[in-house]
Amino acid sequence: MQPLRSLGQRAGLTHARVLAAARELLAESGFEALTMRSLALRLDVSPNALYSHVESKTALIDDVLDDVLSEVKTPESDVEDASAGLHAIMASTHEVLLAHADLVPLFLARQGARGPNAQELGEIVLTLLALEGVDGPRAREALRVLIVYTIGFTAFATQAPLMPMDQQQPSTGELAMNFDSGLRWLLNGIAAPN
Amino acid sequence: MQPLRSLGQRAGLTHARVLAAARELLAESGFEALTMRSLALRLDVSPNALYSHVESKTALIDDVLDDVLSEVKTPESDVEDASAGLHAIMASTHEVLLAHADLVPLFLARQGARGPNAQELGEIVLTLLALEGVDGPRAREALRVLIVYTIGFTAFATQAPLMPMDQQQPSTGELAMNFDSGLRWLLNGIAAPN
DNA sequence: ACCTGAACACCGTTCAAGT
DNA sequence: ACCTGAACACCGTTCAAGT
Repeated sequence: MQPLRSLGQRAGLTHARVLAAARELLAESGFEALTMRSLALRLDVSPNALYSHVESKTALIDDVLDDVLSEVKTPESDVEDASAGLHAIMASTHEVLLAHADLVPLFLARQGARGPNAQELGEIVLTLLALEGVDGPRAREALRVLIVYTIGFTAFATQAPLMPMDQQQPSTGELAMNFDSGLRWLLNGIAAPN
Repeated sequence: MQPLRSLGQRAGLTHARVLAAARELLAESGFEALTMRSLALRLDVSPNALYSHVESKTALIDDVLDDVLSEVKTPESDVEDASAGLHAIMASTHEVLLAHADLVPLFLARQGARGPNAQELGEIVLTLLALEGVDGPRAREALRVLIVYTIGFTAFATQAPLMPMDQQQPSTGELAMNFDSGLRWLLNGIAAPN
């Protein structure tokens, strides 16, 4: 049921409406169903009308990716335990990505998001690392490893069998524990003196 | 320079020739240039002729992915230091993937390869883990983490800026050291008693 | 069995024209 | 400024026909 439009009224497209429609389409039908044409159909405009509000499909996808990161829960700034804070923020990122599994291949194809939300999350992680005494190039190393691990794990956890020798697919709960194991290994390594 | 064909002679396509041509095209022009039509042009046949030797483009890509894994150097089976062996096999995988950067997005999109070479590599890693006293579900956890980390890191290391706060792109050497750092953290965690 | 020409059912994007 | 119809330059894949 499309919202009705009175005669002569403009479609009233905005960047925000296009973005919202894209996220709905992704959530309902996956990222293969997200075409400029299907998006236009849903918004009741012709395909090329989208280009008044979006530079390209790639730019739209970048906006969608950054948008979803706004859902990540960040720890309070007066956190007492930096290590627990790091665990929490990465675990929340993992949860958000899992909840939007269809987006994960796009994160990978685009090598993560690079919009304002991604930037803010990165800075929070760097702050927590500094509280642990990790800074400079070593902090950037740690951040890179944490991002790679979190996005990568989500990608492999969602969809499809992931290892050839997986006779039976691990359950969602098992995968969540698996994610936590690796994350702890990494955080221990990062916090270790050398 | 296409190999000349005498009049009346058949193209003589085989699965192997299609696969080789696909890898050449990938190496020369990247994976966006790999279309069934460009592949057909290179092989001097019509596009639909490929379907006599390949089930679909996806199946072809799966074959390419597994094929490249044959280049990974595996440690001798009489390895004395299991931990060093694990480091070596993952580092070699990393190198092979880096050398075929164009394939990495495909590995991610397909969640790793699942052909015979991928299977063999997985089993070697499990054997090395067993030598370290890690087996059962914990070994499968470890394997999953190692695969995710290695493919994920390569994906983020190749191409594009990867973090918003990267003022200047890290050099290839820095990224290689970064990969090693994270890998050591993981291997330490995996080997730790608990 | 293997290849061809032609076509089907799509894509993202651009362009000229309307309001 | 924003939208439309039409078109451009592609895709992967299928089908009927030839050898």
